[in-house]
Amino acid sequence: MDTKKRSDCPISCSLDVWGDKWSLLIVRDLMFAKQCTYGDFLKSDEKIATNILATRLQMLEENGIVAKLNHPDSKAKVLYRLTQKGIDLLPIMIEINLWAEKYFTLPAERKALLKEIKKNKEGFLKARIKELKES
Amino acid sequence: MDTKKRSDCPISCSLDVWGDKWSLLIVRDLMFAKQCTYGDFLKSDEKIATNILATRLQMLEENGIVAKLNHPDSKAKVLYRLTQKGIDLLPIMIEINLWAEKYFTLPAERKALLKEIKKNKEGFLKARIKELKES
DNA sequence: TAAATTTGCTTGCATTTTGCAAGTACAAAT
DNA sequence: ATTTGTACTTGCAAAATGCAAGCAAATTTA
Repeated sequence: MDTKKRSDCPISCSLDVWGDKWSLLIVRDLMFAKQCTYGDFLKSDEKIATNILATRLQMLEENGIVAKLNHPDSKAKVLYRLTQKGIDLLPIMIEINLWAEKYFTLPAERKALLKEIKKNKEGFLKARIKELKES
Repeated sequence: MDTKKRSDCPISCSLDVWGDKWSLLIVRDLMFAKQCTYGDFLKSDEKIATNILATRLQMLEENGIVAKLNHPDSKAKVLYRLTQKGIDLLPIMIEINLWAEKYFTLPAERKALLKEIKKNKEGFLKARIKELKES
C-alpha cells in the first residue's frame, strides 16, 4: 500500500500513515466504542464509502494501529480494536477535540465530555487507556 | 473551496480544514520558522508541488489558520504567519511528535527537541506560543 | 433443509484530487 | 533595457475518491 515516506520528519511520517480524511475517524470510533464491526464503521455520521473503509482498515492494520479479532458470537462477524500503537493516538485525539472546541460549535454531549477532560486531562487519559486495553 | 462539513464531530470538522497530507506540514514549517515566504515552503524536504501549495495556503488562509503579510523588504515577497487559531494547533503538533517518537526513527536533532519538550511540556508550549506571537 | 438475510468485503466506473512541467505577471536587480 | 527572483496559474496525465452494484460465506428464517 502507500509505503513511500516523504521525509524523516515525524509529522510527515505520521501523516503518511493516518493523515487522510478518514483514518482518524475510524480511530475515533474505536476510541469511543472500544471495538467495532465493519458494519459499525459504516453507520457513523460521516458515511464512509465501503470500499474506502476496506482500504483504510487494511492500511491501519498493516501499520499496526488496529487489529482484527474473531467475534465471539459469529464467524461471519469481525471485530476491530485498537492496538497499543492505536491507543497511543489518544492524546492527539484529545488535543484535536480541545482545538475544535475553541473554533467550532460542538454537539452538547461532546462539550460535556470535553469539560470532564479539561478538569483532569491526565486522569481521563489514564482511565480511558485502561478501558481500551481491557479484553 | 472545500466547504462541506461531513458531520458535527470535532474530529471530523478539524479534518475537513487541515486533515490532508500537506496542511499540517505547512503549519509545521511556520511553527519552526515563525514566518515563511512561498519559496520557503517549496524548499521543505517533502517537496510540495507549487499548485498544491497555493491551494493549501489559500484554504488555510480562508479558514483563518495562516495570514498573509507584506514583506518589509520587498513588494514581490509575501510573508505567511500563523494566526492565533494556527498557533493553537501547537499542542496537537507536539502530541503527534511524541507519538511519532515512539513508533518511528527520528533525526537526532528532532529527538533532542522532543527530550526538551518532555522535560517540561507546559513550559515549552508557553515559550513557543510567546515567540510565535511576537511581531 | 431450502431460501432469504446478514456480514464483510470487491469490482466497475464516473468524478475529483494530486502531481508534474511549463508558463505568466509583477517587482527588483544588473 | 534586460535578466532574474518571487508568487503564483494553467494544462494535462495519473492516482485517489465516491457511488452503486455484485459476491461469497455464515447465519437466520420458513
